[in-house]
Amino acid sequence: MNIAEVAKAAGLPAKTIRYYEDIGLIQPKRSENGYRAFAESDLHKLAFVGRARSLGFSIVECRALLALYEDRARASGDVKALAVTHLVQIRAKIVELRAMEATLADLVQACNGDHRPDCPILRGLSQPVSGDSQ
Amino acid sequence: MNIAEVAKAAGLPAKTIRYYEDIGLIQPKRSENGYRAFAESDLHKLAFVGRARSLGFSIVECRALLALYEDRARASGDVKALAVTHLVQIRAKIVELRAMEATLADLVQACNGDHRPDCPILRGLSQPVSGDSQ
DNA sequence: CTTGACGTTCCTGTCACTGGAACCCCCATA
DNA sequence: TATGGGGGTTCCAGTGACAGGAACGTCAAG
Repeated sequence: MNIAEVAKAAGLPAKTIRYYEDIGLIQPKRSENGYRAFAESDLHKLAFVGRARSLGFSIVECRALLALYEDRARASGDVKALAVTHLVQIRAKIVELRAMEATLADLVQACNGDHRPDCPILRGLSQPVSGDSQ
Repeated sequence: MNIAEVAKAAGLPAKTIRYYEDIGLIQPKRSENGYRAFAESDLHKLAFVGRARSLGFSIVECRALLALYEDRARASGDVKALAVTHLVQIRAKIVELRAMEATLADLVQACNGDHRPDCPILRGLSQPVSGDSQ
């Protein structure tokens, strides 16, 4: 398989696949003409990584997941530990974003949004955050 | 004021403040010895930007907010439009993260996390996502 | 033989900083 | 007067995960 076919099958841009080879996530063979010649196993790995990325795993984590995936003697506990760590990070990010959302929604709601200069949003940004005393 | 004092007051690292000068967010004067000499107005701007950044606004957005902040003839509608756009992005990000969280939580829950190699998490990552048919 | 779609490498840019090296300035103390 | 330490300065490189684009090679069809 050439790169375009694999890209379509794995749902990844060709650029990304070349990048993944660059950093050693996959090692496709080469045809005589110099083109990358992907095996089924390469495609599977790419799709695997694509799905892991879409769940927010970093490249480093994907590398570890891939190693576990290929290791038939792995312990599922190791996989779970990785996933739980990531899940905790996702949840922390959600909490952070929800705090931002709440504050910003308050400010937006207080602002008339008309042609006049008076603006609670700018006032809010120009004053110390409430609860900043600690 | 020297940079350390401003950094403390604004709650930003000195490195960040130098960077903000680099990209033109602030233009502090210089003392004869070459040190940055911050005015109160510089401090206010830095604190303003710091708070906007903590609400997730990008530097580009902060620059626009700062311009509106300094423009006494601004329309609050312009500020609100910026804030609403950003709020929409935050909410979209939250939705995305919640989807990740749900999928990942399912996988984690299905995994025993023991010493054996059988692992629903890896199985989930190695199979097409359900609902991928469209 | 040409054309156009594919493939290749390599370099640069993104975003918002952070770390570090190499150097300068100021004040206090021995 | 030397020196030591804690400021300050500039500039360069690295981060993460690619994306854009230039310049060039390859292949199949007409």
